[in-house]
Amino acid sequence: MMYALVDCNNFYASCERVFNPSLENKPVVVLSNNDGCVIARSNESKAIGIPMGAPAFQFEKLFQSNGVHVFSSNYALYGDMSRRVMNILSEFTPDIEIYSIDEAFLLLAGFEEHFDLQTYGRKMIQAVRSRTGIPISVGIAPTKALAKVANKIAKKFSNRTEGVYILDSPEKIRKALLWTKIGDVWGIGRQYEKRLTALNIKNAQQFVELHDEYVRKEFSVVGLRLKRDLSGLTTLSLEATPVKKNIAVTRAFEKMYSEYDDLKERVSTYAIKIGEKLRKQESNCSLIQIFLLTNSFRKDLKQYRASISIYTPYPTNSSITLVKAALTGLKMIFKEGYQYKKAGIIASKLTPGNQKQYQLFAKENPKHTNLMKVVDQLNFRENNKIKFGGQDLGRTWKIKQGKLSNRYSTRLNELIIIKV
DNA sequence: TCTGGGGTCCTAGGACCC
DNA sequence: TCTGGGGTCCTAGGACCC
Repeated sequence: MMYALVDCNNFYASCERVFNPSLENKPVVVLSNNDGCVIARSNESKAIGIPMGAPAFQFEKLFQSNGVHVFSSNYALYGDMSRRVMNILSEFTPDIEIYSIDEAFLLLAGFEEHFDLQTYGRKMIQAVRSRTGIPISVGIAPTKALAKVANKIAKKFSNRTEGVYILDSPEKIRKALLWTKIGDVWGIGRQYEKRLTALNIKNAQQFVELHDEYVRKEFSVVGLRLKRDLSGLTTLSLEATPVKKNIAVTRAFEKMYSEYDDLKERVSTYAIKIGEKLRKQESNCSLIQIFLLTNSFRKDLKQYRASISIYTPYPTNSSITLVKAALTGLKMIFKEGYQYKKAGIIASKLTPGNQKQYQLFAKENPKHTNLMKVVDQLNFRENNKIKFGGQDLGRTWKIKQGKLSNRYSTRLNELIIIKV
């Protein structure tokens, strides 16, 4: 039994390159919302020394002096490219877990008896490359955690591995674990790394040699499961892509706001977006949490943060009902005299959307369901032109996105132009 | 001037019940 | 004066992931 972890190389940066081949071999970075931080880098950008999460304004000069191509994030494009990549990978096994926008685990049960896995991995790379233009790396091993390790090696030594690396013997596994720094292990974050380093545990092999009881006590069952999987005992299995249990829209503003009306406009917009996401997943929520933050980087300003949970009167995915609930919450936590920088809404207690719970005393206006359907359809076709009462009608895209690429793959009018 | 967003799981501790 | 004990549910907070 073998698992493959397939991971798209520098995914967002690669997506930008697909539609702009002149960027091949050139440094590319993709920025977060409001063009704030670097969230994706091509290999060339990594080589220049641009760290993950680098605040764009601090690296402006470095970008210029190195001719770095800078893009605002274009999630419509990345989401669609991801779907295409995953569809192709699904042709290679019936058992696939889409782990994130750019990663998937493939269960290759018994494949090793019939195929040369090295060749099989190469075929995946070729198929994805030729049909989407995205480069991927493939790690294959007896467990998921080891497939992660194998993937890292495949990528790190791509000139030798050609993008595929297989851990298929105890010696290779041992060597790989010795090579893997403790902080690079899947599931070991900054805090755990610090604690393990203090114990002189520096690589994955040393971690695997710890006693189960100790790992359980210090790193909870999560750490123990990881340890066992990493030592080759199948512990983490393939999971079906589950419906989301929480849905959030949280975003920094492009500037600071202190007026209630400005926040009201933002929070309404976020609530509408939450409604869209809920309807897309066919869920209703019963609880929303609204939070409000000042700018924590501005040590010179008064700080305030607050959050509040509000139950909706009934499970709902109507943007209208959600806006009402969100504004109720906002009113309760808003305080005069602060400069706000960020707000967010998290919807939870989700239930399947098509089975509304019967409510004796409070029922949603049944017209909402159809109205929302129409709004969603029009907004997809007409690029989010439908606005609600609370939203700033003049504002279609106030978020800072100076360097946005086209939605090449989902909008006809933004198709790439090929010169002949 | 400018510093991301969206998720999951686990645990401890309080509330509440019998 | 002495003031049980166990189970469950919920939430907040902390860890992790990409």
